[in-house]
Amino acid sequence: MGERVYHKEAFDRAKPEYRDAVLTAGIAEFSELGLEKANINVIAKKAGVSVGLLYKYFETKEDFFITCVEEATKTLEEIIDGVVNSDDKLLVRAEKLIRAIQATSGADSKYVKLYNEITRLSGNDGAAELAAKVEGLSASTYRNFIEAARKSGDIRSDCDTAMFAFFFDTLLMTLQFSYTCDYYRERLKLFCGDDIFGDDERMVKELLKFIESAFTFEHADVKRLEH
Amino acid sequence: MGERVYHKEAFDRAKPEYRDAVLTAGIAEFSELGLEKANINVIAKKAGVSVGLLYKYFETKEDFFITCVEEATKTLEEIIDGVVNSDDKLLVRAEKLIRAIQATSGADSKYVKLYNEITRLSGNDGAAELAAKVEGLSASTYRNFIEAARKSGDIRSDCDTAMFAFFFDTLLMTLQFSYTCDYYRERLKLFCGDDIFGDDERMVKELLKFIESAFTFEHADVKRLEH
Amino acid sequence: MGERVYHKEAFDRAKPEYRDAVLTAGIAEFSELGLEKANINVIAKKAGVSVGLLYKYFETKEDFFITCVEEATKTLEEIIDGVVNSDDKLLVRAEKLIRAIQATSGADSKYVKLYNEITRLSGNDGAAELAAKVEGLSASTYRNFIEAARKSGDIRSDCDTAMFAFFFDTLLMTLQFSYTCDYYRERLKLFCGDDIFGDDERMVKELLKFIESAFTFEHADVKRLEH
Amino acid sequence: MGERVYHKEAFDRAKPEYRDAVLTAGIAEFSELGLEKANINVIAKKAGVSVGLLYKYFETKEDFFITCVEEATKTLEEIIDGVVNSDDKLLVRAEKLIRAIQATSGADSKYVKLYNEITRLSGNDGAAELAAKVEGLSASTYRNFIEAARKSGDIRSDCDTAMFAFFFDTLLMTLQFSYTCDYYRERLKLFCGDDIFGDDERMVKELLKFIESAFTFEHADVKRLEH
DNA sequence: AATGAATGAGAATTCATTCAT
DNA sequence: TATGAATGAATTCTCATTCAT
Repeated sequence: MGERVYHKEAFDRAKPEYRDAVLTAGIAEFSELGLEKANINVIAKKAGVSVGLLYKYFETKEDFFITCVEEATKTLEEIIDGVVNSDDKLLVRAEKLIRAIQATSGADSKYVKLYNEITRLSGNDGAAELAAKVEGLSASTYRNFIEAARKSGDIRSDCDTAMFAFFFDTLLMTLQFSYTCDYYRERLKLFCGDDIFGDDERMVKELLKFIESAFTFEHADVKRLEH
Repeated sequence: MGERVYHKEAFDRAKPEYRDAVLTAGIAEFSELGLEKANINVIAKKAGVSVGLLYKYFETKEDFFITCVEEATKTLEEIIDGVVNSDDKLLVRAEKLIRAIQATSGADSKYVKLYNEITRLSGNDGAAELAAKVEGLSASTYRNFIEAARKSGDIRSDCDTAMFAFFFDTLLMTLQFSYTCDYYRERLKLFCGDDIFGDDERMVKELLKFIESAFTFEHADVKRLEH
Repeated sequence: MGERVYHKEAFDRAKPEYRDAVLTAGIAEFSELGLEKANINVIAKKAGVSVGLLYKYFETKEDFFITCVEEATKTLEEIIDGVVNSDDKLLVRAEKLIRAIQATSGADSKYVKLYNEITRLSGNDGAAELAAKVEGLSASTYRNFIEAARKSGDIRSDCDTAMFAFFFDTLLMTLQFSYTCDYYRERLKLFCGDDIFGDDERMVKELLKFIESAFTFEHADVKRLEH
Repeated sequence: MGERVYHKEAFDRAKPEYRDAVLTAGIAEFSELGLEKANINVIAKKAGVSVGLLYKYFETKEDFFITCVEEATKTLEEIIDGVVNSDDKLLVRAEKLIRAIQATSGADSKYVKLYNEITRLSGNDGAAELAAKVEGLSASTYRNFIEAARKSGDIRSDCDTAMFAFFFDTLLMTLQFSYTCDYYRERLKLFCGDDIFGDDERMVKELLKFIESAFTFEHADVKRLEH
């Protein structure tokens, strides 16, 4: 799990300026064009290094791509998760995350796009390993956090915390794509109109409403309210 | 909106057996390998027709791909939406959809994979038009349905129905991918464990729980229940 | 010599409207794009007949091309030579030809372009046979005419009439190209300026001057004039 | 005017042996088969380089072709013009040029064939630019030279020197083709018989005769001689 | 005779990868 | 370590030609 490394030793030894240039160019190009359409020779030129060097750092184009993805998702995680405090309650945390996601749609969109790009990888492409690396942390973080919230009575007691963590993450992940990736943006517009991108508060308010209710009320409450 | 057609007239005139063979082979190959890695010559061979004919039907590989996508999503929509009745209530509808999604992960997975594949298209690739075609129907169906439910008092009155339709669709769309596409499958496993694919009822129960609460309780209820 | 025919019998039996449509479309397309870049399927469509029929008429694209060339040069010859009377003297004839050439640069340019196109054919392409067909008539006409003029004392007596016929034809043939074919037009402009195409009289006057002197004066005259 | 370059920078940096091999193979193949029928992969093989390298040097097959043409016409110009001295009189110059043309019909015929090939280029193909490059020099050289001859009284005073330069060049250019290109060879044979290729003196003598008279006598002379 | 759907060899071009310097 | 020239297999797309109807 996460055993294999996707770069050669030379990359570890590389001058930081080269490392950075290579990753920056790779992330920019792969996020814009995707794995297949991106061109190694072009990336090398944009990075200001030779193709030869790139192949000293990475065995194949795919390996280079994955290294870029790892870097991108790590950065993205820092940006997004960086806004929450460990003692934020669920709704506070959700609000902060939503706002962070909305803020990320600009200059940092390349990280999200790259994240979206891996979403279609298949078994051969190392989907499992990559998923473990990319989703592993947030999966367990969310699960633990929600489990704790449940135990402390902050949220409903009758939920499968693993699944609810999954639903929570699903909503936020898709939100990220919806603010950044062309297809998802169009989809969001079709549901909510073009104005949605000019009215961040609406999204914050409604999504929080949705999440709050989902996480708060138990089925027993249904009965109670029916009176 | 959906103005441009992605096939030549010859495709309309084509013998049904050719039409079908071509679409079947295209859907199979594109869903497995993606737009770029799929090979036109291979598809032609598998379809039992010549490359030349393929190019009589479609201007470019991209056009052929999009035609396959349209066919796939149309089929998928029929499969998925075919299970609900127009007078099903939200939860009934949701349950039927979830079960249909779970059932689709087998032989029909190719349609979902192809749907997942378009999710990364960018503006140049005609993301907007495609999104309109693919998501347009379900977007308005959901919005109308949920708006009606709100008016009739079946669901909470304080929600932005467009947005709630979006959240609803988001959960189901991602569920589809999670049962079918490698990366999403891994992600689901990370959240809920490998057993999730052997325990369909768990998913049904928990997701319904999540949706029911999200759609039922108003913020006012929070106050009421606090007593 | 001219033995081989470049069309099948079916073409002789063809309905005149088909014959004409096919030749017209062929001449238009071949003259504009050249043998290789012209497209048989496009020509068939423009002619309003099926490709199948075209191949009932001609064995190969090359044969069809040659048939078009024959037709075009025949037409061209009629247009150009049609203006002279059999008893015109050399200079009168030359003037009429020059003016006819200038007039041909418009709608009939396709015939000239097609003529220019064959000019690059090689042995394999049947250059010899084609040249015999296309140039044969004017070669012998000119030779005979000039020989007669020499005998009658209308032109200098010390010339090799075959060669002088060749030079005469060379000047006129190149003039044709210079009024019609892009490269030759540019070449003419480089020598004489862009205005040359707006001043037909200049060309008539100067070329006649050139030809008159070339055909009139014997070397002996040089001596005589030196006094 | 000749602004655009038809090769990439890599071609400037290329090893001379590669440059030469590529140009030699290109000129050979293009002159024999023409732009369309020549095959890039075959040329690469004959040049002893990879196709990839060819495409490092040239953007497209067309660009490569034009570069070959430029090289060929440059070489041809050197061969042909190399035989004249700047102070040669018109007839001397003409004779030297004719003899040079006759001598070129052997091993160097490929340069002439390539020159003939461009003669059919159209506007889209960059006919104008190419004509400027190829004909530009000789056009102005001839014009200046003939103008000077007129002023010094070496030739007739009543001629439009630009036009006479054009006629002069026309005769020599066509002569080149007539000694080298299949169609033009056949045409020459039709006018002058097969023996013409075995009797170079005849051509020299007659063409000089033609040119001498054309350039020497004024119209006034006609009157004078009539007595 | 007339059609036009169907073929498939062929050609231009791309680009991941190598390797001599 | 760093370069970038060189490779050539692979892929998309074209189009002359065939043939069943």
